[in-house]
Amino acid sequence: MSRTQSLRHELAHELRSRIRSGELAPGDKLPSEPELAHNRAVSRSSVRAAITLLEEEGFVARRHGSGTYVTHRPALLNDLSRNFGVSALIASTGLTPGTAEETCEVVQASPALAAVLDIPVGSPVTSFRRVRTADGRRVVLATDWCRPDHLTPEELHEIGDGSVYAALTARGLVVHHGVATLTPGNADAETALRLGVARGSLLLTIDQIDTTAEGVPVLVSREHHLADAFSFTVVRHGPGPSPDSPS
Amino acid sequence: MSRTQSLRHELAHELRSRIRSGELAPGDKLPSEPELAHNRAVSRSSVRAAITLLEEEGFVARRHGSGTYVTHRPALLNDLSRNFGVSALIASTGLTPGTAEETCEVVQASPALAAVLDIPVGSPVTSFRRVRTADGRRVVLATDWCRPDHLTPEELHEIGDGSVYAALTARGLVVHHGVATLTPGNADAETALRLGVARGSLLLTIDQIDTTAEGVPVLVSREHHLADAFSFTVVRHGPGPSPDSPS
DNA sequence: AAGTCCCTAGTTGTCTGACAACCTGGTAGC
DNA sequence: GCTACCAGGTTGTCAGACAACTAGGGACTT
Repeated sequence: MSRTQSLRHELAHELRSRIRSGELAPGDKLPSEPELAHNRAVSRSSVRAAITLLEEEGFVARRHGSGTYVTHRPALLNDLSRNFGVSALIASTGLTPGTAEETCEVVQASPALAAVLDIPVGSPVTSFRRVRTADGRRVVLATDWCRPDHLTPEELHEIGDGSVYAALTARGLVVHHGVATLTPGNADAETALRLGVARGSLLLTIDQIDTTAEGVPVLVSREHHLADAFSFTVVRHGPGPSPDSPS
Repeated sequence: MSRTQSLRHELAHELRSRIRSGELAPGDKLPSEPELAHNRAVSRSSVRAAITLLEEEGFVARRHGSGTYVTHRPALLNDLSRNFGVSALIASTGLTPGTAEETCEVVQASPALAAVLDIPVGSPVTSFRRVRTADGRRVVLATDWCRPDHLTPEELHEIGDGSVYAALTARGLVVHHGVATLTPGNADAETALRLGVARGSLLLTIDQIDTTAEGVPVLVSREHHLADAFSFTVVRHGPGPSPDSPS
Protein backbone atom coordinates (compact mmCIF):
# COMPACT_ATOMS: atom_id res chain seq x y z
CA MET A 1 0.00 0.00 0.00
CA SER A 2 2.72 2.44 0.95
CA ARG A 3 4.34 2.38 -2.44
CA THR A 4 6.88 5.10 -2.90
CA GLN A 5 5.34 7.32 -5.50
CA SER A 6 7.80 10.07 -5.75
CA LEU A 7 9.58 12.07 -3.15
CA ARG A 8 7.62 15.25 -3.67
CA HIS A 9 4.32 13.44 -3.25
CA GLU A 10 5.57 11.85 -0.06
CA LEU A 11 6.66 15.19 1.34
CA ALA A 12 3.40 16.81 0.28
CA HIS A 13 1.49 14.03 1.98
CA GLU A 14 3.34 14.63 5.21
CA LEU A 15 2.82 18.37 5.16
CA ARG A 16 -0.84 17.91 4.35
CA SER A 17 -1.20 15.64 7.36
CA ARG A 18 0.48 18.16 9.61
CA ILE A 19 -1.89 20.84 8.39
CA ARG A 20 -4.97 18.69 8.77
CA SER A 21 -3.93 17.56 12.23
CA GLY A 22 -3.75 21.16 13.33
CA GLU A 23 -0.05 21.08 14.05
CA LEU A 24 0.21 23.75 11.40
CA ALA A 25 -2.78 26.01 11.93
CA PRO A 26 -4.25 28.47 9.41
CA GLY A 27 -2.15 31.61 9.29
CA ASP A 28 0.92 29.83 10.57
CA LYS A 29 4.15 30.19 8.72
CA LEU A 30 5.76 27.05 7.46
CA PRO A 31 9.41 26.45 8.28
CA SER A 32 11.58 27.86 5.53
CA GLU A 33 12.39 25.67 2.58
CA PRO A 34 16.03 25.20 3.51
CA GLU A 35 15.01 24.27 7.03
CA LEU A 36 12.46 21.71 5.87
CA ALA A 37 14.99 20.29 3.46
CA HIS A 38 17.58 19.94 6.20
CA ASN A 39 15.16 18.35 8.67
CA ARG A 40 14.08 15.70 6.22
CA ALA A 41 17.51 15.28 4.68
CA VAL A 42 16.23 16.02 1.19
CA SER A 43 17.09 18.72 -1.25
CA ARG A 44 15.38 22.06 -1.38
CA SER A 45 14.17 21.25 -4.92
CA SER A 46 12.02 18.42 -3.64
CA VAL A 47 10.64 20.49 -0.80
CA ARG A 48 9.76 23.22 -3.28
CA ALA A 49 8.03 20.74 -5.57
CA ALA A 50 6.02 19.39 -2.65
CA ILE A 51 4.98 22.88 -1.56
CA THR A 52 4.00 23.65 -5.15
CA LEU A 53 1.54 20.77 -4.96
CA LEU A 54 0.05 22.09 -1.72
CA GLU A 55 -0.09 25.57 -3.22
CA GLU A 56 -2.17 24.34 -6.14
CA GLU A 57 -4.44 22.42 -3.79
CA GLY A 58 -4.99 25.63 -1.86
CA PHE A 59 -3.51 24.46 1.44
CA VAL A 60 -0.77 27.07 1.52
CA ALA A 61 0.02 30.43 -0.06
CA ARG A 62 3.55 31.61 -0.82
CA ARG A 63 4.71 35.15 -0.30
CA HIS A 64 7.88 36.07 -2.06
CA GLY A 65 10.50 37.22 0.40
CA SER A 66 8.33 36.55 3.40
CA GLY A 67 7.44 32.89 3.71
CA THR A 68 4.86 30.21 3.05
CA TYR A 69 1.67 30.37 5.09
CA VAL A 70 -1.13 27.94 5.79
CA THR A 71 -4.32 29.28 4.24
CA HIS A 72 -7.56 29.62 6.14
CA ARG A 73 -9.41 26.72 4.76
CA PRO A 74 -12.33 24.97 6.35
CA ALA A 75 -12.36 21.25 6.78
CA LEU A 76 -14.83 20.17 4.18
CA LEU A 77 -17.32 17.52 5.05
CA ASN A 78 -18.02 15.74 1.80
CA ASP A 79 -15.68 17.36 -0.62
CA LEU A 80 -17.08 16.82 -4.09
CA SER A 81 -13.68 17.38 -5.64
CA ARG A 82 -12.56 14.11 -4.14
CA ASN A 83 -13.74 10.77 -5.34
CA PHE A 84 -14.89 8.42 -2.62
CA GLY A 85 -17.26 5.54 -2.35
CA VAL A 86 -20.67 5.64 -0.72
CA SER A 87 -19.33 3.68 2.24
CA ALA A 88 -16.78 6.37 2.98
CA LEU A 89 -19.50 8.99 2.57
CA ILE A 90 -21.72 7.30 5.14
CA ALA A 91 -18.85 6.62 7.49
CA SER A 92 -17.91 10.31 7.41
CA THR A 93 -21.18 11.14 9.15
CA GLY A 94 -20.35 8.77 11.98
CA LEU A 95 -22.94 6.22 10.96
CA THR A 96 -22.33 2.62 9.97
CA PRO A 97 -22.58 1.82 6.28
CA GLY A 98 -24.44 -1.27 5.17
CA THR A 99 -26.14 -2.81 2.16
CA ALA A 100 -29.83 -3.65 2.16
CA GLU A 101 -30.34 -4.95 -1.35
CA GLU A 102 -27.90 -6.09 -3.93
CA THR A 103 -28.52 -6.99 -7.55
CA CYS A 104 -25.82 -8.05 -9.93
CA GLU A 105 -26.60 -8.89 -13.51
CA VAL A 106 -25.49 -8.62 -17.10
CA VAL A 107 -27.57 -6.33 -19.25
CA GLN A 108 -27.42 -5.04 -22.81
CA ALA A 109 -25.73 -1.71 -23.24
CA SER A 110 -28.09 1.13 -23.94
CA PRO A 111 -26.95 3.58 -26.63
CA ALA A 112 -25.93 6.14 -24.04
CA LEU A 113 -24.04 3.63 -21.95
CA ALA A 114 -22.38 2.12 -25.02
CA ALA A 115 -21.18 5.50 -26.17
CA VAL A 116 -19.62 6.31 -22.83
CA LEU A 117 -17.96 2.92 -22.34
CA ASP A 118 -16.86 2.82 -25.97
CA ILE A 119 -18.51 -0.50 -26.78
CA PRO A 120 -21.13 -1.55 -29.33
CA VAL A 121 -24.78 -0.93 -28.54
CA GLY A 122 -26.41 -4.03 -27.12
CA SER A 123 -23.19 -5.68 -26.02
CA PRO A 124 -23.14 -7.11 -22.51
CA VAL A 125 -22.52 -4.81 -19.58
CA THR A 126 -22.11 -5.72 -15.95
CA SER A 127 -24.68 -3.94 -13.81
CA PHE A 128 -24.42 -3.67 -10.05
CA ARG A 129 -27.17 -2.14 -8.00
CA ARG A 130 -27.08 -1.65 -4.27
CA VAL A 131 -29.30 0.02 -1.71
CA ARG A 132 -26.92 1.50 0.84
CA THR A 133 -27.89 2.09 4.44
CA ALA A 134 -26.61 4.30 7.26
CA ASP A 135 -27.26 2.72 10.63
CA GLY A 136 -29.92 0.69 8.87
CA ARG A 137 -31.71 3.59 7.23
CA ARG A 138 -31.87 3.42 3.44
CA VAL A 139 -30.19 6.53 2.10
CA VAL A 140 -28.67 5.82 -1.32
CA LEU A 141 -29.65 3.80 -4.36
CA ALA A 142 -26.46 3.28 -6.35
CA THR A 143 -26.06 1.60 -9.70
CA ASP A 144 -22.70 0.89 -11.32
CA TRP A 145 -22.06 -0.22 -14.86
CA CYS A 146 -18.79 -1.48 -16.28
CA ARG A 147 -17.43 -3.68 -19.04
CA PRO A 148 -17.57 -7.43 -18.35
CA ASP A 149 -13.90 -7.80 -19.21
CA HIS A 150 -13.11 -5.27 -16.52
CA LEU A 151 -15.24 -6.77 -13.77
CA THR A 152 -17.32 -9.92 -13.97
CA PRO A 153 -20.61 -10.27 -12.07
CA GLU A 154 -18.92 -12.84 -9.82
CA GLU A 155 -16.20 -10.40 -8.83
CA LEU A 156 -18.75 -7.70 -8.15
CA HIS A 157 -20.80 -10.00 -5.98
CA GLU A 158 -17.86 -10.49 -3.68
CA ILE A 159 -17.55 -6.78 -3.00
CA GLY A 160 -20.34 -6.70 -0.43
CA ASP A 161 -20.12 -3.41 1.43
CA GLY A 162 -16.78 -2.60 -0.18
CA SER A 163 -15.94 -0.16 -2.91
CA VAL A 164 -16.06 -0.89 -6.60
CA TYR A 165 -12.90 1.18 -6.87
CA ALA A 166 -10.99 -1.34 -4.78
CA ALA A 167 -12.14 -4.17 -7.03
CA LEU A 168 -11.08 -2.26 -10.14
CA THR A 169 -7.71 -1.45 -8.62
CA ALA A 170 -7.19 -5.14 -7.87
CA ARG A 171 -7.66 -5.74 -11.59
CA GLY A 172 -5.01 -3.15 -12.41
CA LEU A 173 -7.56 -0.53 -13.38
CA VAL A 174 -6.75 2.51 -11.27
CA VAL A 175 -9.40 5.20 -11.46
CA HIS A 176 -7.67 8.52 -11.94
CA HIS A 177 -10.64 10.83 -11.85
CA GLY A 178 -14.36 10.99 -12.43
CA VAL A 179 -16.68 13.57 -13.88
CA ALA A 180 -19.87 14.01 -11.92
CA THR A 181 -23.10 15.78 -12.80
CA LEU A 182 -25.46 16.81 -10.05
CA THR A 183 -29.18 17.00 -10.54
CA PRO A 184 -32.00 17.44 -8.04
CA GLY A 185 -35.06 15.32 -8.68
CA ASN A 186 -38.07 13.53 -7.32
CA ALA A 187 -38.16 9.83 -6.61
CA ASP A 188 -39.95 7.81 -9.24
CA ALA A 189 -42.02 4.78 -8.28
CA GLU A 190 -39.23 2.23 -8.36
CA THR A 191 -36.64 4.38 -6.62
CA ALA A 192 -39.14 5.31 -3.93
CA LEU A 193 -39.96 1.66 -3.39
CA ARG A 194 -36.34 0.60 -3.01
CA LEU A 195 -35.43 3.47 -0.71
CA GLY A 196 -38.61 3.03 1.29
CA VAL A 197 -39.78 6.62 0.90
CA ALA A 198 -42.83 8.30 -0.57
CA ARG A 199 -42.97 8.81 -4.30
CA GLY A 200 -41.82 12.29 -5.18
CA SER A 201 -39.42 12.53 -2.27
CA LEU A 202 -36.51 14.86 -2.79
CA LEU A 203 -33.35 13.31 -4.21
CA LEU A 204 -29.95 14.47 -5.28
CA THR A 205 -28.75 12.42 -8.21
CA ILE A 206 -25.07 12.13 -9.01
CA ASP A 207 -24.20 10.77 -12.43
CA GLN A 208 -20.56 9.99 -12.77
CA ILE A 209 -18.08 8.63 -15.29
CA ASP A 210 -14.78 7.35 -13.90
CA THR A 211 -11.74 7.02 -16.12
CA THR A 212 -8.15 5.90 -15.80
CA ALA A 213 -5.17 8.17 -16.27
CA GLU A 214 -5.05 6.99 -19.88
CA GLY A 215 -8.57 8.23 -20.44
CA VAL A 216 -10.21 4.83 -20.56
CA PRO A 217 -13.71 5.02 -19.10
CA VAL A 218 -14.09 2.09 -16.76
CA LEU A 219 -17.06 2.86 -14.57
CA VAL A 220 -20.39 4.59 -15.02
CA SER A 221 -22.50 5.17 -11.97
CA ARG A 222 -25.74 6.79 -10.92
CA GLU A 223 -26.44 7.45 -7.28
CA HIS A 224 -29.77 8.65 -5.92
CA HIS A 225 -29.21 10.26 -2.53
CA LEU A 226 -31.96 11.15 -0.12
CA ALA A 227 -31.83 14.93 -0.01
CA ASP A 228 -31.64 15.17 3.76
CA ALA A 229 -29.10 12.41 4.24
CA PHE A 230 -25.96 14.22 3.17
CA SER A 231 -24.77 17.65 2.28
CA PHE A 232 -22.05 18.06 -0.27
CA THR A 233 -19.53 20.84 -0.29
CA VAL A 234 -16.92 21.97 -2.74
CA VAL A 235 -14.17 24.57 -2.78
CA ARG A 236 -14.57 26.90 -5.72
CA HIS A 237 -11.40 28.63 -6.83
CA GLY A 238 -11.25 32.15 -8.08
CA PRO A 239 -12.39 34.45 -9.40
CA GLY A 240 -9.09 35.93 -8.26
CA PRO A 241 -5.87 35.28 -10.12
CA SER A 242 -6.05 31.52 -9.70
CA PRO A 243 -5.56 29.44 -11.58
CA ASP A 244 -6.88 30.94 -14.77
CA SER A 245 -9.27 33.39 -16.29
CA PRO A 246 -12.30 32.02 -18.11
CA SER A 247 -11.96 31.14 -21.79
CA MET B 1 -4.54 42.88 -15.94
CA SER B 2 -1.56 40.90 -17.15
CA ARG B 3 0.32 41.25 -13.93
CA THR B 4 3.38 39.09 -13.76
CA GLN B 5 2.59 36.67 -11.00
CA SER B 6 5.51 34.37 -11.14
CA LEU B 7 7.24 32.66 -13.98
CA ARG B 8 5.88 29.22 -13.26
CA HIS B 9 2.32 30.51 -13.23
CA GLU B 10 2.91 32.24 -16.53
CA LEU B 11 4.31 29.11 -18.10
CA ALA B 12 1.49 27.01 -16.64
CA HIS B 13 -1.02 29.47 -18.05
CA GLU B 14 0.48 29.15 -21.50
CA LEU B 15 0.54 25.37 -21.45
CA ARG B 16 -3.03 25.29 -20.18
CA SER B 17 -4.11 27.46 -23.07
CA ARG B 18 -2.36 25.22 -25.56
CA ILE B 19 -4.14 22.22 -24.10
CA ARG B 20 -7.52 23.89 -24.06
CA SER B 21 -7.12 25.15 -27.61
CA GLY B 22 -6.54 21.61 -28.77
CA GLU B 23 -3.01 22.27 -29.95
CA LEU B 24 -2.01 19.67 -27.39
CA ALA B 25 -4.65 16.96 -27.58
CA PRO B 26 -5.42 14.33 -24.95
CA GLY B 27 -2.88 11.53 -25.12
CA ASP B 28 -0.29 13.75 -26.75
CA LYS B 29 3.16 13.88 -25.31
CA LEU B 30 4.43 17.25 -24.21
CA PRO B 31 7.82 18.37 -25.48
CA SER B 32 10.51 17.31 -23.06
CA GLU B 33 11.35 19.60 -20.19
CA PRO B 34 14.75 20.61 -21.55
CA GLU B 35 13.14 21.37 -24.91
CA LEU B 36 10.40 23.52 -23.39
CA ALA B 37 12.99 25.30 -21.30
CA HIS B 38 15.13 26.04 -24.34
CA ASN B 39 12.19 27.24 -26.47
CA ARG B 40 11.06 29.71 -23.84
CA ALA B 41 14.56 30.62 -22.74
CA VAL B 42 13.86 29.72 -19.13
CA SER B 43 15.40 27.20 -16.85
CA ARG B 44 14.26 23.64 -16.57
CA SER B 45 13.38 24.25 -12.92
CA SER B 46 10.70 26.74 -13.86
CA VAL B 47 9.29 24.48 -16.53
CA ARG B 48 9.15 21.66 -14.03
CA ALA B 49 7.37 23.86 -11.49
CA ALA B 50 4.82 24.87 -14.11
CA ILE B 51 4.19 21.28 -15.13
CA THR B 52 3.79 20.36 -11.45
CA LEU B 53 0.93 22.84 -11.28
CA LEU B 54 -0.75 21.31 -14.32
CA GLU B 55 -0.18 17.86 -12.88
CA GLU B 56 -2.00 18.78 -9.70
CA GLU B 57 -4.82 20.31 -11.70
CA GLY B 58 -5.15 17.06 -13.60
CA PHE B 59 -4.28 18.41 -17.02
CA VAL B 60 -1.21 16.24 -17.51
CA ALA B 61 0.27 13.06 -16.10
CA ARG B 62 3.98 12.44 -15.80
CA ARG B 63 5.62 9.11 -16.51
CA HIS B 64 9.11 8.67 -15.19
CA GLY B 65 11.51 7.89 -17.96
CA SER B 66 8.88 8.26 -20.64
CA GLY B 67 7.44 11.74 -20.78
CA THR B 68 4.57 13.99 -19.78
CA TYR B 69 1.22 13.34 -21.41
CA VAL B 70 -1.97 15.33 -21.72
CA THR B 71 -4.74 13.56 -19.82
CA HIS B 72 -8.11 12.82 -21.32
CA ARG B 73 -10.19 15.42 -19.68
CA PRO B 74 -13.60 16.53 -20.81
CA ALA B 75 -14.46 20.16 -21.20
CA LEU B 76 -16.77 20.77 -18.29
CA LEU B 77 -19.85 22.83 -18.73
CA ASN B 78 -20.39 24.48 -15.37
CA ASP B 79 -17.41 23.42 -13.40
CA LEU B 80 -18.27 23.73 -9.74
CA SER B 81 -14.61 23.89 -8.79
CA ARG B 82 -14.46 27.33 -10.40
CA ASN B 83 -16.09 30.35 -8.97
CA PHE B 84 -18.18 32.35 -11.37
CA GLY B 85 -21.13 34.64 -11.15
CA VAL B 86 -24.66 33.85 -12.18
CA SER B 87 -24.30 36.02 -15.27
CA ALA B 88 -21.43 33.89 -16.52
CA LEU B 89 -23.42 30.79 -15.73
CA ILE B 90 -26.36 31.93 -17.82
CA ALA B 91 -24.13 33.16 -20.62
CA SER B 92 -22.45 29.75 -20.79
CA THR B 93 -25.75 28.26 -21.96
CA GLY B 94 -25.91 30.70 -24.84
CA LEU B 95 -28.76 32.68 -23.32
CA THR B 96 -28.75 36.33 -22.37
CA PRO B 97 -28.53 37.11 -18.66
CA GLY B 98 -30.76 39.74 -17.17
CA THR B 99 -32.17 40.94 -13.89
CA ALA B 100 -35.91 41.01 -13.22
CA GLU B 101 -36.06 42.23 -9.65
CA GLU B 102 -33.51 43.88 -7.50
CA THR B 103 -33.67 44.68 -3.81
CA CYS B 104 -30.88 46.30 -1.90
CA GLU B 105 -31.16 47.00 1.78
CA VAL B 106 -29.42 47.02 5.10
CA VAL B 107 -30.57 44.35 7.54
CA GLN B 108 -29.55 43.18 10.98
CA ALA B 109 -27.15 40.28 11.06
CA SER B 110 -28.70 37.00 12.08
CA PRO B 111 -26.62 34.90 14.47
CA ALA B 112 -25.55 32.56 11.69
CA LEU B 113 -24.64 35.40 9.36
CA ALA B 114 -22.82 37.25 12.12
CA ALA B 115 -20.76 34.22 12.98
CA VAL B 116 -19.68 33.71 9.40
CA LEU B 117 -18.86 37.35 8.70
CA ASP B 118 -17.20 37.72 12.09
CA ILE B 119 -19.33 40.66 13.25
CA PRO B 120 -21.64 41.17 16.24
CA VAL B 121 -25.15 39.79 16.07
CA GLY B 122 -27.61 42.46 15.02
CA SER B 123 -25.04 44.73 13.43
CA PRO B 124 -25.91 46.11 9.99
CA VAL B 125 -25.33 43.94 6.95
CA THR B 126 -25.75 44.87 3.32
CA SER B 127 -28.23 42.57 1.62
CA PHE B 128 -28.58 42.33 -2.13
CA ARG B 129 -31.27 40.22 -3.71
CA ARG B 130 -31.73 39.72 -7.42
CA VAL B 131 -33.97 37.60 -9.61
CA ARG B 132 -31.83 36.59 -12.56
CA THR B 133 -33.25 35.76 -15.94
CA ALA B 134 -32.06 33.83 -18.98
CA ASP B 135 -33.61 35.21 -22.16
CA GLY B 136 -36.28 36.66 -19.92
CA ARG B 137 -37.12 33.46 -18.06
CA ARG B 138 -36.64 33.65 -14.31
CA VAL B 139 -34.14 30.98 -13.34
CA VAL B 140 -32.24 32.04 -10.24
CA LEU B 141 -33.06 33.86 -7.02
CA ALA B 142 -29.77 35.06 -5.61
CA THR B 143 -29.12 36.83 -2.32
CA ASP B 144 -25.77 38.25 -1.29
CA TRP B 145 -24.76 39.49 2.13
CA CYS B 146 -21.62 41.41 2.98
CA ARG B 147 -20.29 43.88 5.52
CA PRO B 148 -21.31 47.49 4.96
CA ASP B 149 -17.73 48.63 5.18
CA HIS B 150 -16.90 46.30 2.31
CA LEU B 151 -19.74 47.27 0.04
CA THR B 152 -22.36 49.93 0.65
CA PRO B 153 -25.90 49.59 -0.63
CA GLU B 154 -25.19 52.41 -3.05
CA GLU B 155 -22.27 50.58 -4.58
CA LEU B 156 -24.29 47.40 -4.88
CA HIS B 157 -27.10 49.20 -6.59
CA GLU B 158 -24.79 50.27 -9.37
CA ILE B 159 -23.85 46.70 -10.18
CA GLY B 160 -26.96 45.98 -12.23
CA ASP B 161 -26.39 42.79 -14.19
CA GLY B 162 -22.72 42.69 -13.19
CA SER B 163 -20.94 40.53 -10.71
CA VAL B 164 -20.55 41.28 -7.04
CA TYR B 165 -17.04 39.91 -7.37
CA ALA B 166 -16.09 42.74 -9.69
CA ALA B 167 -17.40 45.29 -7.20
CA LEU B 168 -15.43 43.69 -4.39
CA THR B 169 -12.28 43.58 -6.48
CA ALA B 170 -12.68 47.29 -7.20
CA ARG B 171 -12.60 47.80 -3.46
CA GLY B 172 -9.38 45.84 -3.16
CA LEU B 173 -11.12 42.74 -1.84
CA VAL B 174 -10.07 39.93 -4.13
CA VAL B 175 -12.03 36.76 -3.57
CA HIS B 176 -9.59 33.88 -3.46
CA HIS B 177 -12.00 31.02 -3.07
CA GLY B 178 -15.44 30.11 -1.86
CA VAL B 179 -16.90 27.13 -0.11
CA ALA B 180 -20.23 26.01 -1.50
CA THR B 181 -22.82 23.63 -0.11
CA LEU B 182 -25.37 22.10 -2.46
CA THR B 183 -28.82 21.14 -1.32
CA PRO B 184 -31.88 20.10 -3.31
CA GLY B 185 -35.14 21.54 -2.09
CA ASN B 186 -38.65 22.66 -2.87
CA ALA B 187 -39.62 26.24 -3.47
CA ASP B 188 -41.32 27.88 -0.52
CA ALA B 189 -44.08 30.39 -1.04
CA GLU B 190 -41.90 33.46 -1.38
CA THR B 191 -39.28 31.87 -3.60
CA ALA B 192 -41.98 30.41 -5.84
CA LEU B 193 -43.60 33.81 -6.14
CA ARG B 194 -40.39 35.58 -7.09
CA LEU B 195 -39.35 32.94 -9.59
CA GLY B 196 -42.83 32.66 -11.01
CA VAL B 197 -43.14 28.93 -10.52
CA ALA B 198 -45.48 26.69 -8.57
CA ARG B 199 -44.87 26.21 -4.88
CA GLY B 200 -42.89 23.05 -4.27
CA SER B 201 -41.03 23.28 -7.58
CA LEU B 202 -37.65 21.60 -7.62
CA LEU B 203 -34.69 23.80 -6.74
CA LEU B 204 -30.99 23.39 -6.30
CA THR B 205 -29.76 25.68 -3.58
CA ILE B 206 -26.13 26.74 -3.43
CA ASP B 207 -24.97 28.30 -0.18
CA GLN B 208 -21.56 29.83 -0.45
CA ILE B 209 -19.01 31.69 1.64
CA ASP B 210 -16.34 33.60 -0.27
CA THR B 211 -13.10 34.55 1.41
CA THR B 212 -9.92 36.38 0.51
CA ALA B 213 -6.51 34.78 0.40
CA GLU B 214 -5.99 35.95 3.98
CA GLY B 215 -9.05 34.04 5.09
CA VAL B 216 -11.30 37.04 5.58
CA PRO B 217 -14.90 36.15 4.72
CA VAL B 218 -16.28 38.92 2.55
CA LEU B 219 -19.37 37.52 0.89
CA VAL B 220 -22.12 35.14 1.86
CA SER B 221 -24.59 34.11 -0.80
CA ARG B 222 -27.54 31.85 -1.32
CA GLU B 223 -28.73 31.01 -4.79
CA HIS B 224 -31.91 29.12 -5.58
CA HIS B 225 -31.64 27.62 -9.04
CA LEU B 226 -34.51 26.13 -10.98
CA ALA B 227 -33.62 22.46 -11.17
CA ASP B 228 -34.02 22.19 -14.92
CA ALA B 229 -32.23 25.41 -15.78
CA PHE B 230 -28.64 24.30 -15.32
CA SER B 231 -26.62 21.21 -14.73
CA PHE B 232 -23.47 21.41 -12.67
CA THR B 233 -20.47 19.20 -13.13
CA VAL B 234 -17.30 18.68 -11.19
CA VAL B 235 -14.10 16.69 -11.66
CA ARG B 236 -13.52 14.38 -8.73
CA HIS B 237 -9.92 13.36 -8.20
CA GLY B 238 -8.87 9.94 -7.05
CA PRO B 239 -9.42 7.54 -5.51
CA GLY B 240 -6.05 6.73 -6.93
CA PRO B 241 -2.88 8.09 -5.43
CA SER B 242 -3.99 11.70 -5.69
CA PRO B 243 -3.81 13.75 -3.74
CA ASP B 244 -4.36 11.89 -0.51
CA SER B 245 -6.02 8.97 1.15
CA PRO B 246 -8.85 9.67 3.57
CA SER B 247 -7.69 10.44 7.11
C1' DA C 1 10.92 -17.49 -38.04
C1' DA C 2 10.05 -16.37 -33.46
C1' DG C 3 11.44 -15.19 -29.14
C1' DT C 4 14.79 -13.40 -25.69
C1' DC C 5 18.28 -10.49 -24.01
C1' DC C 6 21.02 -6.41 -23.97
C1' DC C 7 22.34 -2.04 -25.05
C1' DT C 8 21.55 2.80 -25.85
C1' DA C 9 19.31 7.17 -26.36
C1' DG C 10 15.86 9.91 -24.34
C1' DT C 11 13.02 11.48 -20.34
C1' DT C 12 11.76 12.44 -15.74
C1' DG C 13 13.38 12.63 -10.65
C1' DT C 14 16.57 14.43 -7.47
C1' DC C 15 20.63 16.84 -5.76
C1' DT C 16 23.88 20.77 -5.16
C1' DG C 17 25.21 25.45 -5.27
C1' DA C 18 24.55 30.03 -6.47
C1' DC C 19 22.45 34.49 -7.14
C1' DA C 20 18.37 37.66 -7.82
C1' DA C 21 14.08 39.63 -6.04
C1' DC C 22 11.59 40.71 -2.26
C1' DC C 23 9.91 41.42 2.61
C1' DT C 24 10.63 42.64 7.39
C1' DG C 25 12.39 44.70 11.33
C1' DG C 26 15.73 47.47 13.34
C1' DT C 27 18.80 51.45 13.37
C1' DA C 28 20.92 55.77 12.29
C1' DG C 29 20.07 60.17 10.81
C1' DC C 30 17.25 64.13 10.11
C1' DG D 1 8.60 61.85 15.61
C1' DC D 2 9.53 60.66 11.11
C1' DT D 3 12.18 59.05 7.23
C1' DA D 4 15.79 56.62 4.89
C1' DC D 5 18.78 53.10 4.92
C1' DC D 6 20.69 48.66 5.99
C1' DA D 7 21.07 43.72 7.01
C1' DG D 8 19.21 39.30 7.51
C1' DG D 9 15.93 35.96 6.11
C1' DT D 10 12.83 33.94 2.58
C1' DT D 11 11.12 32.74 -1.85
C1' DG D 12 12.08 32.77 -7.09
C1' DT D 13 15.04 31.43 -10.71
C1' DC D 14 19.08 29.67 -12.91
C1' DA D 15 22.78 26.23 -14.14
C1' DG D 16 24.81 21.78 -14.26
C1' DA D 17 25.11 17.12 -12.91
C1' DC D 18 23.83 12.40 -12.05
C1' DA D 19 20.39 8.68 -10.86
C1' DA D 20 16.22 6.09 -12.11
C1' DC D 21 13.44 4.65 -15.49
C1' DT D 22 11.30 3.77 -20.26
C1' DA D 23 11.12 2.44 -24.90
C1' DG D 24 12.95 0.90 -29.03
C1' DG D 25 16.17 -1.43 -31.99
C1' DG D 26 19.58 -4.87 -32.85
C1' DA D 27 22.10 -9.02 -31.93
C1' DC D 28 21.81 -13.43 -30.32
C1' DT D 29 19.64 -17.83 -29.25
C1' DT D 30 16.29 -21.33 -29.83
